[in-house]
Amino acid sequence: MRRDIFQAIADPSRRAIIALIAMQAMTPNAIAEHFDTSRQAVSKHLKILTECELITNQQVGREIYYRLEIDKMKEIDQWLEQFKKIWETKFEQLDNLLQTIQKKENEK
Amino acid sequence: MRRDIFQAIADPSRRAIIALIAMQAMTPNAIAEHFDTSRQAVSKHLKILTECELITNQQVGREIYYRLEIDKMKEIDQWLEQFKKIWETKFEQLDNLLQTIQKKENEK
DNA sequence: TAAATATGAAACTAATTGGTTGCAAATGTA
DNA sequence: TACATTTGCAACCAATTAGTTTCATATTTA
Repeated sequence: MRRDIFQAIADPSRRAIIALIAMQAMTPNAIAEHFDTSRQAVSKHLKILTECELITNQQVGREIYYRLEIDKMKEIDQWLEQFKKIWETKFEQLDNLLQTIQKKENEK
Repeated sequence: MRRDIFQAIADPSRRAIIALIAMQAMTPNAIAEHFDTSRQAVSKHLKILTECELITNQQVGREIYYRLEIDKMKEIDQWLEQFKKIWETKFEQLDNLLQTIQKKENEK
Protein backbone atom coordinates (compact mmCIF):
# COMPACT_ATOMS: atom_id res chain seq x y z
CA MET A 1 0.00 0.00 0.00
CA ARG A 2 1.92 2.98 -1.31
CA ARG A 3 1.12 6.08 0.74
CA ASP A 4 1.23 9.44 -0.91
CA ILE A 5 0.96 12.88 0.64
CA PHE A 6 -1.69 13.96 -1.87
CA GLN A 7 -3.78 10.92 -1.16
CA ALA A 8 -3.36 11.61 2.55
CA ILE A 9 -4.80 15.12 2.36
CA ALA A 10 -7.64 14.03 0.07
CA ASP A 11 -9.74 12.99 3.04
CA PRO A 12 -11.51 15.84 4.89
CA SER A 13 -11.12 14.15 8.27
CA ARG A 14 -7.38 13.86 7.75
CA ARG A 15 -7.13 17.52 6.74
CA ALA A 16 -8.99 18.40 9.92
CA ILE A 17 -6.63 16.27 12.00
CA ILE A 18 -3.64 17.93 10.37
CA ALA A 19 -5.01 21.38 11.16
CA LEU A 20 -5.84 20.31 14.70
CA ILE A 21 -2.38 19.09 15.64
CA ALA A 22 -0.50 21.74 13.66
CA MET A 23 0.01 23.99 16.66
CA GLN A 24 0.30 21.43 19.41
CA ALA A 25 0.79 17.70 19.62
CA MET A 26 -2.24 15.65 20.68
CA THR A 27 -3.15 12.13 21.70
CA PRO A 28 -5.56 9.99 19.64
CA ASN A 29 -8.22 10.26 22.34
CA ALA A 30 -7.97 14.04 22.46
CA ILE A 31 -8.17 14.22 18.66
CA ALA A 32 -11.16 11.88 18.52
CA GLU A 33 -13.09 14.15 20.89
CA HIS A 34 -13.19 16.72 18.10
CA PHE A 35 -14.95 14.38 15.68
CA ASP A 36 -18.09 12.34 15.40
CA THR A 37 -16.28 9.17 14.41
CA SER A 38 -14.83 6.54 16.70
CA ARG A 39 -11.40 6.65 18.24
CA GLN A 40 -10.42 3.67 16.10
CA ALA A 41 -11.30 5.51 12.92
CA VAL A 42 -9.08 8.39 14.02
CA SER A 43 -6.38 5.87 14.80
CA LYS A 44 -6.54 4.58 11.22
CA HIS A 45 -6.19 8.10 9.86
CA LEU A 46 -3.20 8.65 12.11
CA LYS A 47 -1.66 5.48 10.76
CA ILE A 48 -2.06 6.67 7.18
CA LEU A 49 -0.66 10.11 8.01
CA THR A 50 2.27 8.43 9.75
CA GLU A 51 2.95 6.14 6.80
CA CYS A 52 3.41 9.08 4.48
CA GLU A 53 5.46 10.85 7.16
CA LEU A 54 3.15 13.83 7.51
CA ILE A 55 3.04 13.21 11.25
CA THR A 56 5.25 11.53 13.83
CA ASN A 57 4.52 10.38 17.35
CA GLN A 58 6.17 10.18 20.71
CA GLN A 59 5.09 8.05 23.62
CA VAL A 60 4.84 9.60 27.08
CA GLY A 61 3.74 7.03 29.61
CA ARG A 62 0.67 5.35 28.20
CA GLU A 63 -0.19 8.32 26.03
CA ILE A 64 1.09 8.81 22.51
CA TYR A 65 1.42 12.33 21.21
CA TYR A 66 1.06 12.95 17.49
CA ARG A 67 2.54 16.03 15.91
CA LEU A 68 2.61 17.49 12.43
CA GLU A 69 5.84 17.28 10.45
CA ILE A 70 5.58 20.74 8.99
CA ASP A 71 8.47 20.17 6.58
CA LYS A 72 6.51 17.45 4.84
CA MET A 73 3.71 19.93 4.22
CA LYS A 74 6.16 21.96 2.20
CA GLU A 75 6.13 19.24 -0.43
CA ILE A 76 2.62 20.28 -1.40
CA ASP A 77 3.84 23.84 -1.75
CA GLN A 78 6.72 22.61 -3.90
CA TRP A 79 4.32 20.88 -6.26
CA LEU A 80 2.34 24.10 -6.51
CA GLU A 81 5.47 26.00 -7.55
CA GLN A 82 5.06 25.13 -11.22
CA PHE A 83 1.60 26.68 -11.22
CA LYS A 84 2.60 29.70 -9.22
CA LYS A 85 4.87 30.62 -12.07
CA ILE A 86 1.77 30.78 -14.22
CA TRP A 87 -0.49 32.73 -11.90
CA GLU A 88 2.13 35.09 -10.53
CA THR A 89 3.32 36.33 -13.88
CA LYS A 90 0.65 37.86 -16.03
CA PHE A 91 0.88 34.91 -18.33
CA GLU A 92 -2.56 33.89 -17.19
CA GLN A 93 -4.06 36.77 -19.11
CA LEU A 94 -3.11 35.21 -22.41
CA ASP A 95 -5.69 32.88 -23.81
CA ASN A 96 -3.90 29.60 -24.10
CA LEU A 97 -6.63 28.12 -26.26
CA LEU A 98 -6.11 30.80 -28.89
CA GLN A 99 -2.39 30.15 -28.71
CA THR A 100 -2.91 26.46 -29.29
CA ILE A 101 -5.15 26.93 -32.28
CA GLN A 102 -2.90 29.54 -33.83
CA LYS A 103 0.08 27.26 -33.41
CA LYS A 104 -1.84 24.49 -35.12
CA GLU A 105 -2.75 26.78 -38.00
CA ASN A 106 0.88 27.75 -38.49
CA GLU A 107 1.86 24.11 -38.76
CA LYS A 108 -0.38 23.56 -41.77
CA MET B 1 -20.92 12.42 -5.79
CA ARG B 2 -19.35 15.37 -4.06
CA ARG B 3 -16.27 16.52 -5.94
CA ASP B 4 -13.48 18.16 -4.05
CA ILE B 5 -10.29 19.78 -5.30
CA PHE B 6 -8.16 17.78 -2.84
CA GLN B 7 -9.71 14.54 -3.94
CA ALA B 8 -9.13 15.58 -7.54
CA ILE B 9 -5.39 16.05 -7.11
CA ALA B 10 -5.05 12.85 -5.09
CA ASP B 11 -4.75 10.78 -8.25
CA PRO B 12 -1.30 10.83 -9.92
CA SER B 13 -2.81 10.63 -13.42
CA ARG B 14 -4.92 13.68 -12.74
CA ARG B 15 -1.94 15.60 -11.39
CA ALA B 16 -0.10 14.71 -14.59
CA ILE B 17 -3.03 15.89 -16.71
CA ILE B 18 -3.16 19.17 -14.79
CA ALA B 19 0.56 19.75 -15.37
CA LEU B 20 0.20 18.81 -19.02
CA ILE B 21 -2.53 21.29 -19.86
CA ALA B 22 -1.27 24.04 -17.57
CA MET B 23 0.58 25.85 -20.34
CA GLN B 24 -1.65 25.09 -23.27
CA ALA B 25 -5.13 23.71 -23.78
CA MET B 26 -5.37 20.19 -25.16
CA THR B 27 -7.94 17.75 -26.52
CA PRO B 28 -8.70 14.43 -24.78
CA ASN B 29 -7.03 12.51 -27.60
CA ALA B 30 -3.87 14.57 -27.38
CA ILE B 31 -3.78 14.15 -23.61
CA ALA B 32 -4.33 10.39 -23.82
CA GLU B 33 -1.31 10.05 -26.09
CA HIS B 34 0.86 10.98 -23.12
CA PHE B 35 -0.41 8.10 -21.01
CA ASP B 36 -0.64 4.34 -21.08
CA THR B 37 -4.33 4.28 -20.23
CA SER B 38 -7.24 4.44 -22.63
CA ARG B 39 -8.80 7.61 -23.98
CA GLN B 40 -11.95 6.82 -22.01
CA ALA B 41 -10.03 6.65 -18.75
CA VAL B 42 -8.58 10.08 -19.50
CA SER B 43 -12.07 11.27 -20.31
CA LYS B 44 -13.26 10.17 -16.88
CA HIS B 45 -10.43 12.07 -15.23
CA LEU B 46 -11.33 15.15 -17.25
CA LYS B 47 -14.91 14.81 -16.08
CA ILE B 48 -13.84 14.72 -12.44
CA LEU B 49 -11.52 17.70 -12.92
CA THR B 50 -14.36 19.57 -14.63
CA GLU B 51 -16.81 18.77 -11.84
CA CYS B 52 -14.58 20.40 -9.27
CA GLU B 53 -13.95 23.29 -11.67
CA LEU B 54 -10.22 22.78 -11.90
CA ILE B 55 -10.53 22.72 -15.68
CA THR B 56 -12.96 24.05 -18.27
CA ASN B 57 -13.45 23.16 -21.91
CA GLN B 58 -14.29 24.80 -25.17
CA GLN B 59 -15.46 23.09 -28.31
CA VAL B 60 -13.83 23.93 -31.66
CA GLY B 61 -15.40 21.95 -34.44
CA ARG B 62 -15.49 18.36 -33.32
CA GLU B 63 -12.54 18.85 -30.99
CA ILE B 64 -12.88 19.88 -27.35
CA TYR B 65 -10.03 21.78 -25.76
CA TYR B 66 -9.48 21.44 -22.02
CA ARG B 67 -7.62 24.08 -20.12
CA LEU B 68 -6.55 24.55 -16.53
CA GLU B 69 -8.42 27.07 -14.41
CA ILE B 70 -5.36 28.41 -12.67
CA ASP B 71 -7.40 30.42 -10.18
CA LYS B 72 -8.86 27.23 -8.78
CA MET B 73 -5.36 25.96 -8.11
CA LYS B 74 -4.93 28.91 -5.79
CA GLU B 75 -7.41 27.30 -3.41
CA ILE B 76 -4.81 24.68 -2.55
CA ASP B 77 -2.37 27.44 -1.81
CA GLN B 78 -4.95 29.14 0.35
CA TRP B 79 -5.39 26.00 2.41
CA LEU B 80 -1.63 25.85 2.86
CA GLU B 81 -1.59 29.41 4.21
CA GLN B 82 -2.34 28.30 7.77
CA PHE B 83 0.72 26.04 7.73
CA LYS B 84 2.95 28.57 6.03
CA LYS B 85 2.47 30.76 9.06
CA ILE B 86 4.03 27.96 11.06
CA TRP B 87 6.96 27.16 8.82
CA GLU B 88 7.77 30.71 7.79
CA THR B 89 8.09 32.04 11.30
CA LYS B 90 10.64 30.26 13.39
CA PHE B 91 7.86 28.82 15.48
CA GLU B 92 8.71 25.44 14.09
CA GLN B 93 11.85 25.36 16.18
CA LEU B 94 9.86 25.17 19.38
CA ASP B 95 9.05 21.68 20.47
CA ASN B 96 5.30 21.62 20.54
CA LEU B 97 5.23 18.33 22.40
CA LEU B 98 7.15 19.85 25.29
CA GLN B 99 4.79 22.81 25.20
CA THR B 100 1.81 20.53 25.44
CA ILE B 101 3.15 18.55 28.34
CA GLN B 102 4.19 21.67 30.21
CA LYS B 103 0.77 23.18 29.71
CA LYS B 104 -0.78 20.03 31.09
CA GLU B 105 1.50 20.13 34.11
CA ASN B 106 0.51 23.70 34.82
CA GLU B 107 -3.14 22.74 34.81
CA LYS B 108 -2.68 20.27 37.67
C1' DT C 1 -2.20 -7.33 42.47
C1' DA C 2 -6.55 -5.86 40.33
C1' DA C 3 -8.98 -2.42 37.83
C1' DA C 4 -9.04 1.43 34.79
C1' DT C 5 -7.09 3.87 30.91
C1' DA C 6 -4.85 4.52 26.31
C1' DT C 7 -3.83 2.58 22.27
C1' DG C 8 -3.18 -0.42 17.99
C1' DA C 9 -4.55 -4.29 15.12
C1' DA C 10 -7.65 -7.63 12.97
C1' DA C 11 -11.88 -8.89 10.73
C1' DC C 12 -15.70 -7.41 8.44
C1' DT C 13 -18.75 -4.27 5.42
C1' DA C 14 -20.77 -0.81 2.34
C1' DA C 15 -19.41 2.65 -0.72
C1' DT C 16 -16.17 4.56 -3.90
C1' DT C 17 -12.45 4.39 -7.20
C1' DG C 18 -10.05 3.82 -11.52
C1' DG C 19 -9.98 1.07 -15.08
C1' DT C 20 -12.10 -1.59 -19.08
C1' DT C 21 -15.26 -2.50 -23.34
C1' DG C 22 -19.04 -1.28 -26.21
C1' DC C 23 -22.07 2.09 -28.09
C1' DA C 24 -24.25 6.50 -29.60
C1' DA C 25 -23.97 11.32 -31.09
C1' DA C 26 -21.87 15.11 -33.42
C1' DT C 27 -18.72 16.98 -36.76
C1' DG C 28 -15.67 17.02 -40.74
C1' DT C 29 -14.33 15.00 -45.28
C1' DA C 30 -14.36 12.32 -49.71
C1' DT D 1 -24.69 10.94 -48.87
C1' DA D 2 -21.42 7.64 -46.87
C1' DC D 3 -17.52 7.19 -44.03
C1' DA D 4 -13.97 8.53 -40.73
C1' DT D 5 -12.87 11.11 -36.55
C1' DT D 6 -13.60 12.94 -31.91
C1' DT D 7 -15.87 12.57 -27.98
C1' DG D 8 -18.97 11.31 -23.87
C1' DC D 9 -21.68 7.95 -21.49
C1' DA D 10 -23.35 3.49 -19.63
C1' DA D 11 -22.41 -0.98 -17.82
C1' DC D 12 -19.39 -3.75 -15.65
C1' DC D 13 -15.37 -5.22 -12.54
C1' DA D 14 -11.47 -5.65 -9.28
C1' DA D 15 -9.21 -3.06 -5.83
C1' DT D 16 -9.29 0.33 -2.34
C1' DT D 17 -11.37 3.20 1.20
C1' DA D 18 -13.36 4.69 5.50
C1' DG D 19 -15.90 3.18 8.77
C1' DT D 20 -17.47 -0.27 12.41
C1' DT D 21 -16.99 -3.87 16.29
C1' DT D 22 -14.12 -6.84 18.86
C1' DC D 23 -9.96 -8.01 21.05
C1' DA D 24 -5.05 -7.82 22.83
C1' DT D 25 -1.29 -5.21 24.94
C1' DA D 26 0.91 -1.77 27.76
C1' DT D 27 0.79 1.59 31.43
C1' DT D 28 -1.05 3.99 35.38
C1' DT D 29 -3.62 3.96 39.62
C1' DA D 30 -6.30 2.27 43.69
